[in-house]
Amino acid sequence: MKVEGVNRKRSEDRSKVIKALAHPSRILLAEALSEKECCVQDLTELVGSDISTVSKHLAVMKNAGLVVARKEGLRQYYRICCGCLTDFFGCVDQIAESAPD
Amino acid sequence: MKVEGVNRKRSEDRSKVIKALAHPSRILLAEALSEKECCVQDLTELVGSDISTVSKHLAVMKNAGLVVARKEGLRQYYRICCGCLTDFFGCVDQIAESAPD
DNA sequence: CTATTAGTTGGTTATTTTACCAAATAGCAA
DNA sequence: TTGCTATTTGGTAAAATAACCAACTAATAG
Repeated sequence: MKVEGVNRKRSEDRSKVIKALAHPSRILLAEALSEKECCVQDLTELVGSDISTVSKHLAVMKNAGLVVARKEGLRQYYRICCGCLTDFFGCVDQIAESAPD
Repeated sequence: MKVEGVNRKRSEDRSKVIKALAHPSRILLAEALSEKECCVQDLTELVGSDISTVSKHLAVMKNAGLVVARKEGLRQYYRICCGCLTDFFGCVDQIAESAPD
């Protein structure tokens, strides 16, 4: 594999994580979960979609390494498993402000 | 508009920026442009797609407020217009490492 | 003027993502 | 066991993204 292939692989790894944050509902989920652990029902109210949709959003985030889940009885409690999201969104907001329109 | 609507609007603004970074080629472009201003041809070699594809990627990034362009003769020189991308990718890489698989 | 070069835009097709509903699974209680 | 609740999974249809080629525009050279 060429050197160039390394960057390509890394870009794909990165894109998996970034994609997991690239949907308005998943951004809301990440924000909420940064504050406290929540079960799927709580989050379903928050985003206002079908619970199956929310469950799938959470699966995407979990698969990207953004959240982890803990089962308690019937409930799955999800929580953020990285401490850098505040900085992440700080950067995003800074860019968003300078965007046209 | 309800309070909840504010968050939704903000999530959409954020998602526009994050989507603009959620493609492997655009990640490569952002990296390259963090180092130095480049014209479209240089970037086309870098990502290895058709020049029209690269031009469209750059348009997405520009529309999100990530890059700006400067015309010099026939060439368009693009450059990053935010200083926080290093932190951004730092956070992304940290998450990517903890991802399953 | 014509030719050439750099980049953008329009069109089309293929792929990916998303949403919802319905059905399945899992834990708990009666 | 049966029933109830929380969540996930499968299926399908709609919408969004992405890639390429062809055509177009803009700047420059001859």
